[in-house]
Amino acid sequence: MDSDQLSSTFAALADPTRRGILERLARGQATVGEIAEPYAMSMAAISKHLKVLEGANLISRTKEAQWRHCKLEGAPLKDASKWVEKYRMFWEEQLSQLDNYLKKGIENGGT
Amino acid sequence: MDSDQLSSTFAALADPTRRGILERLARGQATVGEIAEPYAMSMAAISKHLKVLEGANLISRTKEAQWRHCKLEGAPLKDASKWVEKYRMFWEEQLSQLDNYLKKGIENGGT
DNA sequence: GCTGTATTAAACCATATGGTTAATAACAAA
DNA sequence: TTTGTTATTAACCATATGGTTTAATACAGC
Repeated sequence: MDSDQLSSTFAALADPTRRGILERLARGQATVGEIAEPYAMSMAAISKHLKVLEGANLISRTKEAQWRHCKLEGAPLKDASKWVEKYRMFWEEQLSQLDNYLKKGIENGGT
Repeated sequence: MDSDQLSSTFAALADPTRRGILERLARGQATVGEIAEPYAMSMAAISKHLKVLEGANLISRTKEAQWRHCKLEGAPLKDASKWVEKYRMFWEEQLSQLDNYLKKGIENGGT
């Protein structure tokens, strides 16, 4: 159960450590050591998190000597955003009759 | 590992069955039986998915006789959307020098 | 070729997840 | 009060997840 890109994107985002890593990478590339620095957990654990992020295509890694430079790849977030935005009206305000009518527009998109 | 609202929101969204349930509920309230109908899995399995969605505050349930009416609650999606939107520039286009400068604005938000 | 540094892989553990079937609960209707 | 319907709970199973510690790998520098 997961397999599809959207599922693995959301699964990757469901962990605060991984979201923290993405926020770090939003400020620029970093090595695994730099990424691990703020966390009270082993490098191995961070390495696993990076594997999950890479598996979800949220980061890419390039080798340089013994360092791996990690880079944020935003592409999968585009579909995640699109999925969530379909529900905007459900948090924007109390749903009026009109809203309920417009809501019908959601009957398209895949799972 | 999870505990916080954002994590449980993303975790709930990481399953295609649960996303499908939310899409069904976007078209209006439904009973558990109605929700289960399109799926080739037991009611018990659907019931568990609903529990996860309810735990993430993405749905609410009201009793009426032997039926439970499920209703979409969009609120948690607001924060999910806000989180993802911080990364918009990372999927919108090739990052220019200016983008890289503006990116600094991301240094705020929590994990 | 050693030594130190950076990172990943392997083996292990506890708990969570996603499903099953069978039992239980709550209620309507007869 | 029995019967049928709707939904949840319990017990179980296989696999995934998130962490650990201990190798193993890859490379720079001496």
